Order: sequence, then structure tokens, then C-alpha cells
Amino acid sequence: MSDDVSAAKDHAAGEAGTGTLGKAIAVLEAVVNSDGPQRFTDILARSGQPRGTLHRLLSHLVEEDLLVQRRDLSYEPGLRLLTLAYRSWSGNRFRDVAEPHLRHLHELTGETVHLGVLRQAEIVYVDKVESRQTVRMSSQIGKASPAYCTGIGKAALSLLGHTELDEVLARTEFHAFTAHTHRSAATLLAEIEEIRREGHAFDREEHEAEIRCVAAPIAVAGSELVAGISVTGPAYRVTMEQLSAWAASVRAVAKAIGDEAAIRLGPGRGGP
Amino acid sequence: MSDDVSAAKDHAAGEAGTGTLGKAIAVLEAVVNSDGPQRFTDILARSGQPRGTLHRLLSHLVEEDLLVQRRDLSYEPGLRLLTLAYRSWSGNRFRDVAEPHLRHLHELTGETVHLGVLRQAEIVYVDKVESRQTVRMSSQIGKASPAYCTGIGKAALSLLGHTELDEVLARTEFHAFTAHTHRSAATLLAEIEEIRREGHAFDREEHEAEIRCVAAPIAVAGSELVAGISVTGPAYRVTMEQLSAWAASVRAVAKAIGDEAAIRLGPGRGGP
DNA sequence: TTTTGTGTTCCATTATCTGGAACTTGATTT
DNA sequence: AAATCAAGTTCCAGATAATGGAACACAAAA
Repeated sequence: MSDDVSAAKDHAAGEAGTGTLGKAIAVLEAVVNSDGPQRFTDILARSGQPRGTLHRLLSHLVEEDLLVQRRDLSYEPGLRLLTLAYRSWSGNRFRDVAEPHLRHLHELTGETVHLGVLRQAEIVYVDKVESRQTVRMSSQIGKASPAYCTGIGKAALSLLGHTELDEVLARTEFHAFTAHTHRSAATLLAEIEEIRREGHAFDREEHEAEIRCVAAPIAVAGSELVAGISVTGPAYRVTMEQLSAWAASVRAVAKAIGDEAAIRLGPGRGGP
Repeated sequence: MSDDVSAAKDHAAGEAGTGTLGKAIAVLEAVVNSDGPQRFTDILARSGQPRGTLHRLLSHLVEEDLLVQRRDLSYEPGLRLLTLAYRSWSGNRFRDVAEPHLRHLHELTGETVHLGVLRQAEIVYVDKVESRQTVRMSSQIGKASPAYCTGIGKAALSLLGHTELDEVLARTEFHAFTAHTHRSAATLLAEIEEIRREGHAFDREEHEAEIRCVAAPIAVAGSELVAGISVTGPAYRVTMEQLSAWAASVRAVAKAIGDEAAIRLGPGRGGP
């Protein structure tokens, strides 16, 4: 499992995957990633599967309650997905190790703290401790954001070796979310160099306007898990100076999580 | 789709499901529902699949990143499940309609408010607005609890017709979580009668000791969706009198959600 | 009535899954 | 060192389930 070159294949939408299961999951994802209920024809176009095949695939997904068919025949995500995810989230040992540390960091800063894990070229948020002052939507746990424009993402990338980093960059499309988003690998690589030296990364409103954060990478000894934590706040309340002042604490907490995880997670994979 | 008698088959652990996909999901669920990383042999015993078959099934699940294989060869849930669930949660229109109402109810009571949807004989929590005073673990979104011993569950059951209710009861195993948990269908049915008259249900420390709630069912016109909301609090802080005082508000908010959902969700299924 | 658009069903073909058995690999014991 | 055991992996002929083009129903629009 040292060379996942071949395993790290495509997950792009509409692409068929591993035999039958892959096709089914690709269809499921197509429905889940749309915003409304999807009619048969919509999915037919999006998935590229032949009619007969798609129809059977959908019936199976409905039978498994991964999808639900409404009375108007359109398809929506079913509840089973949520239940599966809840179980896998609440049984996640890495998250469990990190949680008290996240709380501590939250106490210290008063702002929202995130825990994210690198997956391909994306950061998946795995836990979150809300800002006291926030009134906004709850948990974005499970949300995936591009690594190149998020604090945790860039911090995580700074841990990668040459080959792995190149692979990520090859998959990255530099979409300009804001005026400050990196537009090319060149500037990103320069910043990653700096992050390696400093031990922490900033998000200077690169993913969302008016949102900043400081992040630090988490390395778990004896595991190929790459993760990170961040302290996030709105630009009007959190200055860059403030973030810099927090950086040392963020680094310290990240290290503490990594150390504890190395012990408690055993020598397995330390998996997400 | 009026008679889901045949569709409402087994989801029990270890049971194979629909052809290939069903088997794969059954194996996935077996791993997800265990607490630690599972070795091949563990899963072999739990799933009842033959060695060769199971091995291929697991490889496929790993290739799809629904599972991850650690260095010590054991299997854990992969991140893809979390991402899929996030997307399906954040795109859930019913939840979206309900959210502001939940907030309102939370403002009113100061205690935790839940939104749950009935699925088979269980309530799946779909949203939650935290108590101001809580310091406990965040979102149990996606958690499934038995219907017969939760406020929302009993409220939801009170909306069902004879046949449907009987089906649920047939699937229900009356486990005594606390001293107050219903121990048989008889007492439960009696209470459901009362809930039908009153329009709201209580959880008198039936699922968890020291935890009480008031709940009201949500019916969405033109949809077979059955759901409910509740206000929950610790027994030391929330008396039964207090809950009774809140009941009218809970009913009102439930009605408001149902009405708005009927309009905004269209005549489809009003999906989960 | 004809036409167009959707969703569903059929069924011969074939690819994929099936699963018992043989084969590694590594640790533990004799 | 050899033997034993346990855990995981691979193999392959046979059975099964997936495939997908085409025909079919049904409704709404022309």
C-alpha cells in the first residue's frame, strides 16, 4: 500500500467506477450532488449510463434506502446515508482524540475551530467547535473544500513529499473564489515553502471573502494520515495580527493532537 | 409505490440485500457499526459471506473510498461517506424549511430543539439547535433512535394508520433503556391514543435517564413524510410542568413547519 | 389524431460475481 | 530448525446477475 498511484484514480462525476458497485455509487453521487430532486431523465444525462441499466441501478439504490423515490417519480437522497455517516463519524477515533484539544483552543481564542483531514486534493472537515458569537448554520462536518485555498489545506500540503504534492497539484484546478485566491501552482508552492518554515498557514480571505484563519498541520507518527486544525473568524473581528498572535497556540495544539494520536491510535493507519 | 410491503424488507445486520449492491452495503454497514477497526476475519464472521466473495467486496469498497484499509490490514470507514452525507444533508429541503422554525422554538424555550424523521421503526435526527447552556458533544445529526421510547418517535407514530403502526410494532423490540421505558406494545398503544387526543408527546426519561422532552408530530399534506420536533432538557432543570407549558408552542411550530413544507416542497414526496 | 417526452419492462447476451480450494506469509510452538 | 497454526490472498470453472437495445405504456402537447 505504499504506492497508491493506481488506486488514486478518478472520482469525477459521471465516471464509472469499480464494476457494479462503482457504477451504483457514481449514480448515487450524481443525485446527491444535485440540488433538487432529480428526475430519471436528468440522471440519465448526467450519468451517461444506458436507460435500462440506469433504471435497475436506481431501483437497487432505492431498495437500499440510499435514495428515495418521491411520488412524482423523482429521486432524492435517502436517510440511510445520514445514519451511516453518523455512525462512522461518532466512531472516528482520530476525531475523538482531537476533540478536547479543539475545545481547549476554542476556549483560548473564542473563535471557531476546525479539524480537517486531507483526502486527495481536498480537505474534509471532520469536526468543529463553534464560535460563541456565531448564530449561523451549524456543522459543516463532512464538507469538502479544495486544499489550495484553505488554511488547513495548505498546512496539510506542507507535510507532503515531492511526489505526493505534485500529484495533488496535478489534480488541482485553480478556481478564483475571491480576489486573494492563488491562481497558479507557482505562488502556492512559494507559500508552502514559507509554511514549512513557519509551521503554520494563513487563509487570507482566499476561499471566502471576509473569512480568515490560521492553521497548523497535524502529522501522526506511524500513520499516513495528513490533517490540520484552524482557528477561523470574520475579517472585521479578526485581524492578521490577531491570527499571528494565535499561531503559536495553534501549532502547539496541533502537535499535541498528533502526539496523542500516535499513541492512542496504534500503529495501524491512524485512518480518518 | 402505495404498497411498500414488499419493499420494506430486512436491513438487519449480516443479512444480504439487493443483489450485489445490497451485499456490499451490508458489509459496509457491518464495518461502520463496529467500534474499532475491523480485521478481515472479524468481518468474515459478522457478514457470513464466503471468504473469496468478502475479499473482493472489501476491495471494491476500499477502491470507492467507502472503507479505508490501514497498514495493519484492518478496515475503517472512509471519508467518502461523510462527504456524501454532508451533501445530502445540506441539500435537504425539508430541513431547510424547518430550520428557522426550530430556531424560533429554541429562542422561546432556551432548550435544545430536535427535528426527526420516521424511518421504519426508528427516528433519525435530521437537525438540532443546541441549548445555550450545553457544553456537551455536538450534533447527533444522523443518529437513529427507536421510535417507541423517544418523544418525536411516539409523536410520529401517532400519525400512522392502523396497518402501518402494526408493522412498526412488529419490528419493535421493547428494550428497557431506563426504569420508565415502555415494556410492551399495550402500554405504548394506550399512550399513543392519548397523544392523538392531545397532539403532543412526552419523553419521561424513557430513553435516557435524566432527559425529558415534549414533542409534536409533523404531517406534510400531500406527502407520506412523517416527522416531528421536540424540546429536550435535563430533568433537574426541566420539570414536567415546564414541558406541559411548552406543549402548545411545540404543536404550533410543528404545524407551521408542516404547512410551509406542504407549500414549498411541492406535491412530490416531501422527501426526508 | 398524431406527436413528443417520460418512465418502465423485456430478454437474449455476456460480463461479472461466486465461492471452494489451494496458496502465501508470518508468527508461535515443539 | 522443523512443524504447526492463523490470517490473508489468489485462482478459476461455473452460476448468476448485470447489460443495454428495443419495444411498450402513458401522459401531455400539437
